[in-house]
Amino acid sequence: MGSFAFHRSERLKRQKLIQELFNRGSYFYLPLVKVLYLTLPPEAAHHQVLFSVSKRSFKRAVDRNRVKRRMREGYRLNKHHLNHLPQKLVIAYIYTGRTIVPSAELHSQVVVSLGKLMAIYQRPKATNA
RNA sequence: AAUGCAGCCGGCCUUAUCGCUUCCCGUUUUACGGGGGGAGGAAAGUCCGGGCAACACAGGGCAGCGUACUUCCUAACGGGAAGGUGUCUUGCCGCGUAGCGCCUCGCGCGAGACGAAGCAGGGCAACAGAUAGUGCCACAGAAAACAAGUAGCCACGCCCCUGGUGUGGUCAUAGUGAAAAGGUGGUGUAAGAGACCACCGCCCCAAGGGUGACUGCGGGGGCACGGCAAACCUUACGCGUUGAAAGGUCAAAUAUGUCACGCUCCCGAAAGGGAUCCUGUAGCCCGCAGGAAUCUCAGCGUGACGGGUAGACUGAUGGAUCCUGGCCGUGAGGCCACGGACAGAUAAAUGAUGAGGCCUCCGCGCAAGCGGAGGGACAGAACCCGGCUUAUACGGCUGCAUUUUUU
RNA sequence: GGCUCCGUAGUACAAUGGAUAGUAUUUCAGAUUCCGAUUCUGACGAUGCAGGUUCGAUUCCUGCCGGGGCUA
Repeated sequence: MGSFAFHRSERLKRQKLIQELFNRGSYFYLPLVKVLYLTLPPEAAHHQVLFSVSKRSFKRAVDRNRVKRRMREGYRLNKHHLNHLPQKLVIAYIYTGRTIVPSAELHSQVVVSLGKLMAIYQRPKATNA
């Protein structure tokens, strides 16, 4: 699989998993997005990601689709940062901005979030627990 | 040529890299390679109609909801086409007349303005019935719907006689009001009045024309019958309910159920009849059909073997289809032939980054052009179609009207 | 996706088609008090938007806009 590919199986679709992520997952905030994450069981093959934009922030479907596509593109081009992580994660990106921002800005946010995740999971286990 | 109104059409293009999705072929079933396809005119609002599906359904009446000029188109429609009628506006012709119009109280138009009618062009119309019935018409005003009789005017009588009062005539005059009971001009009269006359309007009958809405040659009537049905209502026609989260197939886990049939009382040997109550007929009644221990949940008996959540597949993309051409029709549209394959996602694909061109806007410039801005307007399929409504940068086309210029 | 209901002052509610849209509360000002609270007086403040029917619309009709509820 090419390193920039983003197959359907890498998307988060199962309702139970999503429920678990929103109930028990950890999260942190960046200026434009809220990021939720949870460790997958060890038999999982991929990370799984979900992108969401609230209908409250953007009334029109065109704008919501545009923001989601840009976030997904940012993850697709930068997901290699997570390649060396032994665990597999479920991640949800929830857009919290009120206006549409250029792609470059959104991509940099995704890079920051991935770096932060790496930092969290590479800490000693004592602090992680 | 410009502007305005009405209608119609298009609504960025080419290319590179990295990706997403679907179909086909190949390797080979891990995935990879090659090829084809991949948002709209509104995909939107969900306002109508239909397909499709499940459920329900003897039939009739009432209620409810919807529609409402005519004919046609259509699978159907509350949609569309053509026509009729009404109304608004512009222009023209004749007739009658001296003022007329407006929110600004000052302006505009004017001796043929303005008025009512006619003709022509364009726009608009939820456009059945007010002579089936009921109801409403505030304030103002004499009076608001079987006209009335306040003031005024006129005649006559009486009195305390520059005036008052009574009886009669009259609606021409009267602030008002959305609307005042045909209009304008004349004759006439004590004063007046369709009382009478001319023109116009209105009502009734009606030859002829038209599929029909409607039209109206001609004749009659002095003229009665205000408006509101997007008030109740009347008439005519139509409407079963629920929506793809419908419905169908497979099926972990969990639980042991699920479905069908039978079981009231009285009379009768039986067939059958009767009684009370309940259920269904998705509003009510009649009628029809079915049922019955008791109870809040039912239980018993007999027979059958699956039912079903998460999830997956299907429904689901070839259809009232699209392109081109021909024929028929005033038109909406219909018929025929040739050709094409043209989204199919499902926590939901159709994207991102560059390059070049095109377009629009802004700035500079006489111009050519130069620089900057604009993911270039509105907006993202969710079972599928036909419409309607709403949003829409910019560009193009057609018709009509006005103005200017040229011939 | 489908169905359904509702929009009136800042808030909660009224208003047969009829004159200047009413009541309570909030806010502001004044009075009362040594100062507050309470009370009294007064003021400001609204029919979601655009059309239509009507002489006249919060009300009737149509189209938009916004909000709520039900349905797996």
